[in-house]
Amino acid sequence: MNLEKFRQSLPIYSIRHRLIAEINKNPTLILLGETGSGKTTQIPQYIYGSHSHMKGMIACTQPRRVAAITVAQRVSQEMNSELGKTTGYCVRFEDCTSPETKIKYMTDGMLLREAISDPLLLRYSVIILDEVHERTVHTDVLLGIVKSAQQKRSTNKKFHKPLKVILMSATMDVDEFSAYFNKAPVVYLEGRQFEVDVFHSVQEQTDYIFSSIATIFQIHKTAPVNEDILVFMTGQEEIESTVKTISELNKSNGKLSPMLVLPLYAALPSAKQLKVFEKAPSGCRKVIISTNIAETSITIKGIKYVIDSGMIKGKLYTPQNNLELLKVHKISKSQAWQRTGRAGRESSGICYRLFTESEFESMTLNTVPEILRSNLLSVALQLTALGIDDLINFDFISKPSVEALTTALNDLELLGAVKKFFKDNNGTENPEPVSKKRMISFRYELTEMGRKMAHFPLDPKFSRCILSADKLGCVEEVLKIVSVLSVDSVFHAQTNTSNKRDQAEAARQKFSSADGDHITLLNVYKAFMANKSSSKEWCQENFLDLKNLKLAVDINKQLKDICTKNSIKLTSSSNDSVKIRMALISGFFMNAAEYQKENEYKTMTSRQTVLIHPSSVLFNSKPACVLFNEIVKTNKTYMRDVSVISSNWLMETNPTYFKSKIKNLNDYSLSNLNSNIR
DNA sequence: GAGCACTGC
Repeated sequence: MNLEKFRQSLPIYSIRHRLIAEINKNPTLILLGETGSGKTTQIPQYIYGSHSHMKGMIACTQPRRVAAITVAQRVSQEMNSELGKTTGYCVRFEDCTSPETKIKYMTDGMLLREAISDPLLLRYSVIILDEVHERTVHTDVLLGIVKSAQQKRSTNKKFHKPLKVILMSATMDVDEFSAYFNKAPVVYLEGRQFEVDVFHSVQEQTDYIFSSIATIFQIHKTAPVNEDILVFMTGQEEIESTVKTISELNKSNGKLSPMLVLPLYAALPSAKQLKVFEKAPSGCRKVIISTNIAETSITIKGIKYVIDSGMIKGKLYTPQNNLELLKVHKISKSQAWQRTGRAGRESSGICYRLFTESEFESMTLNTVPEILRSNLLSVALQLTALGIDDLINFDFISKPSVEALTTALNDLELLGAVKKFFKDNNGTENPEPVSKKRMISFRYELTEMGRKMAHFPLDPKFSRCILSADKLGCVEEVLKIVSVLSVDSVFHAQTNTSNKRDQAEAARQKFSSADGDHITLLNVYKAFMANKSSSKEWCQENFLDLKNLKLAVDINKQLKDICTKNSIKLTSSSNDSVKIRMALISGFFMNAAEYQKENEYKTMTSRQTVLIHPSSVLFNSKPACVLFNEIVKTNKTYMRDVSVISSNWLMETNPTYFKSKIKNLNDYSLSNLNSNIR
């Protein structure tokens, strides 16, 4: 079938005239399209065909890079034009557009970046936000920005062309979006999804791993061997052990046909990930045990059965102690349907839910938007940089708690990115509250420092480190450390055998620095750059992750460009590790901890008891004072990415902050604070 | 002596 015929065969094609009429009639339109409706590829083309006289571009945002790229490729084929001309895409590290580009597919994060220099998004006449139901932080923030840009452009018609907004969603619950956009009308688009029979457990399951295994064998014993199974579980460790158990059970049975059991999760090296796309040998059944990566990011053909544990490992945030943690919890109804749909891509399928029908009914309808489960430091800086000075009252589609927003703004103030102004009932502004009664409101203004920080695609804490490195003369080194910290671990996790673990440990020792993990990561980066010619083999020898190191190099290049554009010189302190750690303190001084006793530390800010993570090079040493990147909470509370510092440095970097902290310290900590590194 | 769902700028 040729491309034009294919386009005409899509269900959406027959209603294209009505769609265009609706789009022309309404400033905002919501399209509810099932999978396979063709909305992502067709809608921008229909608009282009009818609005080609308009000067601005049509943007179509996607939550994921691959989606933006592959859809743009497809559409440029359908339009029979070269990619990057009329149709292009723009993602981090890759801008495949030109002055003639009219349809621009991009990641939502990319449009957010553009908004910082162009809050009214004047380049665009139409903005399509796709997959809004996923409710990523980026999409949620964009909804607010796009709504405000649309209002401003419509009230200021003399100067600006109106902005057309289209939201595309895959879930039935679009009332919230419609209400947010002044009761925008909703158009339903028919999809092309095959039917999936759903079976619930009769009794509540206490052990979903056991139930998954039992269900897999129940299918394996009866169903044709060419029908593949996809199982949804929660994490790497659990998936690896389940893969092993199933393979061994099936082999030891002897009577059953062979099974190819494959793990799938994001941290899996890409070569192993690609195996899930290969066909199993004939007479062998393919079983994939996956995290939620197979819910949206990776689509596998030939899945006939889905087994859904009903569980997910996800991020939770508590503003009380400013901590993000990962926890296994129940999925939402919409996630359950998303997983179910993975069995009906090419033909009808079957989904076994390892929970009862009443358990399903008790699930929340939609997943809690990510913005309500996140630390908002980056979001707060970005929105302040966009000129929003009253974040507490910003029109979010889902409003984060005042506590979460206040925590973010306070931290930004501590980092020197914003300044707080109090307003009294006469309307006079004051940097200090004169009296509590008279101060009726406050607002935050971006500082010069904050303006520079907002240019970096980083956590503001990292951006602050770079700006301090500029003063201290160690920009090169800090950029390298920040780049490595921006990617997943560059050290390969070795869970297989203790022998392998020891080898990996020995390899790591080569880069190890007594100053801590930050300098160790700098050593890894430098060594990788020095050995680039044989990088693949070199990484294998040293148990390092090539993919993540390459990504760190790309990030480093991007950060260097941003530095150059902002007249930050790429200075180097060569081996002066003190300067580097001083720069790190300027962004992470809130993450300092003091040694107490028996390997225990107490954080200076929240007085939490924490330990050095066993993966740290400082695991067996007990420095009096350390700086850490993040806290991870598992059975115990650990600090990850730890460096030795002196408490005097903390006082030097931020005296006002630590003066107030010292008041709260007990005598033991005070004596510790005055001592240096042991 | 332990363990990191997933995106993205």
